[in-house]
Amino acid sequence: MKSVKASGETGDMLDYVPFFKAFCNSTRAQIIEFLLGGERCVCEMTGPLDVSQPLVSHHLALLRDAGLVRMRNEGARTYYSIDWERFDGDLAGFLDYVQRLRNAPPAPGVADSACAVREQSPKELNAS
Amino acid sequence: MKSVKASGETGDMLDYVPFFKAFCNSTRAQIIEFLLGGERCVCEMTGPLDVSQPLVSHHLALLRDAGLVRMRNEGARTYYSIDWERFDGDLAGFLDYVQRLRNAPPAPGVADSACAVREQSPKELNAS
DNA sequence: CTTGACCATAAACGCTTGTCAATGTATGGT
DNA sequence: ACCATACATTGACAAGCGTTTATGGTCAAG
Repeated sequence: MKSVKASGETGDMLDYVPFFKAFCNSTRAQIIEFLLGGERCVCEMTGPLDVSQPLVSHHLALLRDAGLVRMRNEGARTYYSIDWERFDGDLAGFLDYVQRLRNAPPAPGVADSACAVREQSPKELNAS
Repeated sequence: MKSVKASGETGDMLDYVPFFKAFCNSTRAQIIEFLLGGERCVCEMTGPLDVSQPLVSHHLALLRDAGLVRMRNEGARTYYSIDWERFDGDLAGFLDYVQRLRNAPPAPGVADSACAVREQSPKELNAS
């Protein structure tokens, strides 16, 4: 429920901040890159990524809390995978939102706002 | 060379981290949301966004350094706008990159790596 | 030239975040 | 029962980041 409304109407840009926070860190980005190839367990990443196991575990916990990855426990191993429903949903919602604002006719309230909107007269706007 | 190569071949996920860092902060996200509607000057944002002018200026400088927005000086005003070439380029490159890794046949080196790849024998893999 | 609006920069502070080291738990093999 | 592997969690520390405050510089108008 948190991510994106199913039908049209997406929220504002703030709704996507948690999603993008997943990609704005080098370690997380590499982890996600790894998971894009499919399901992986933790010990598969510590090697190639050259980061400590607790660090991988920590970032995976963040991604899990953000709802971007899912966890599966099998014996001693813990397998992580990308939650594609959430991933695609947020991404599509974001793209759709950008497209909509981009194609917005002129601009919401530019003509009569313009800077001195606070408590100043917009004279230079009419003058120019 | 830094952002995205024009033809196919995109770099790794790390190349997109600077791009996503622009969206992972609430204030910046709102600024970008504002700029999606078209070119705006600084004083147009301080009001609706309810943030101080130096703060807007600071984040705009970050976005500018990241190459995501462009600056235009007109009299006392400074107008900012999104660099769509860069925006679309990074976004398309990212989407393409995700798609490619997602459709990668089985998985690069999973079959013979699997955890104890360090200095351990992968017996349980053959056994199971 | 002075005033006021517009904007950028610098310094300082507090908080979040990333990272490491150590510890704890569970599973599986011997 | 013992040990090794796999993983999570905790606490502590450092670094980065966001925000505020203060200051200076530029432009237009009077």
